[in-house]
Amino acid sequence: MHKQVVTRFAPSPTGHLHIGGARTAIFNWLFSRHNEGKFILRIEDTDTQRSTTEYTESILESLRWLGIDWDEGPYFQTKRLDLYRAYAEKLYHSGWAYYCECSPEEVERRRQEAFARGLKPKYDGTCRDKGLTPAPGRVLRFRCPQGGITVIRDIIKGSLVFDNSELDDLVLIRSDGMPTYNFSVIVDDITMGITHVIRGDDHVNNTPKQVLLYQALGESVPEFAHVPLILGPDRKRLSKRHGATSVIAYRDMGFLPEALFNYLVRLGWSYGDQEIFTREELVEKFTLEHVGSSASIFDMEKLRWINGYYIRKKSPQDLVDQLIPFLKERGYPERERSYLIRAIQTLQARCVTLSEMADAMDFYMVDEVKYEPQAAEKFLTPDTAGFLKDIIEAISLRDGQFDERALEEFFRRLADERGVKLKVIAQVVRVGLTGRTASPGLFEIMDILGKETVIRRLERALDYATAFQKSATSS
RNA sequence: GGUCCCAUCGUCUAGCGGUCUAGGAUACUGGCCUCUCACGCCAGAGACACGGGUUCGAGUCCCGUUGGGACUACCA
Repeated sequence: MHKQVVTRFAPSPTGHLHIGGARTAIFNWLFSRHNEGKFILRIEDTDTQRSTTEYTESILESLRWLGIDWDEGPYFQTKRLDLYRAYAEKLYHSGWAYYCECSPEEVERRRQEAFARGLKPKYDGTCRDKGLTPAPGRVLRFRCPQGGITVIRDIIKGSLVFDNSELDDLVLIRSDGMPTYNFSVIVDDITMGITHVIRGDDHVNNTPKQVLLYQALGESVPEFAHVPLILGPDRKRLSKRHGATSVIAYRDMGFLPEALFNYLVRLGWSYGDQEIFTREELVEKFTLEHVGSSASIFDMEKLRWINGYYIRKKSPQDLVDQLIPFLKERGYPERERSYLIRAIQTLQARCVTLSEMADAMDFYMVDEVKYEPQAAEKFLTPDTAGFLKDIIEAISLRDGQFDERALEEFFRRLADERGVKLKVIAQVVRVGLTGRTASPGLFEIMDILGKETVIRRLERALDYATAFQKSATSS
């Protein structure tokens, strides 16, 4: 019989949700879901200087966007201060902690000095045996065992051995009464019944201190799983200077949540050769055993591929709601939903992000298409003016269906009659209709745009080509 | 500096002593498809960091070297 699995994600609201944080959130969520356990959200806001409610909101929003839900919380550490004090008291009375009156500046000075002499820059124990009592301005320090070793069992890394002499008499309660990270985490993890601590690699060195704290408190130690960090292309810890690092930023760039989710899971975790997973599959298949032990580099190109995959895969009906904000952002006039859906269909295989799709969609949205200079120069010229004229005429005179199939037939016959390849006509018309040399299929575009719009645009293109002719001859 | 971690194609990874002349994905190159661009399909190029062991046999186990990274706060 097993204890119910309880995991947690505990960000501090000092910034937007980071890609790396998102991945550890995902791993925790997946692990608890896989084991039918509980997933708790906790906000570590004891750094009152840097924590803001805006960031808290942003983090929650990012989590929701990714489809990560939590069973409890969000808990806020600043609302649990009594709890930390109670545990601190316990440690103080049992002799595991002592008060220290050294000023931060003094401690820092001695630290620098020790470092300069090539020694371990840890607290030198000045107040360790002074028997100081609580008083304003004093911090509470942990009386760290000076000898022996601490072994931590890590699901990903195996056994890690630390020499206690390497450890510090860390501060538990700051002079302002706030608990420090290493202390608040363990009392939270104890009181919330966390069974598995899944977190970033950057916490391994904190772990022995925390284990010692668990032991001093007489509490049992949870399982640990330290997941390797995500690095930038320069192999340094991913940070702002590598570009966008927040999940909000990726959302705003037009990435789909399922794509980012899929990509992040696969970064550092694998299941044979499989690349694409549904959320359900992930819940079913995710285990910590398949998490790799080396750091991985964030690869935008692969994220883009996965995003493109999901864009192609999704129904245009689903896509349209997500796309609309991007269309608004561009100031396009409003269009019927059904019109947008048809337009999206033609662009799904051609766009990687929603943002790119919104850009590529301009000719569906705005009647006065902008001609790409290169395109206009090559295809809207005196040579093609006559051509355009014929086409406009032919289309105008034409009765009957104005749909993709009929149009293709019509254009093929037209090309045949003129004794040219279809592509010769197609490119001219394409530029006239879209302003570009690359676009969705010509006939599906015409079908969607409709006869009147097509004629209007081609006439404008003809004008342009004619004007081109004039300016070419007059100069 | 100290402590800890890591090391398979550029990148993400499969590999858990023999089935590896190392597989997949992405990116790249070429071809096919084709009204353009994509998508799709086919093909190509591309890796076990190095040195010692252990073993009948090592990408896989051990040690060392080198190279990377994290941590070293009254931040989390």
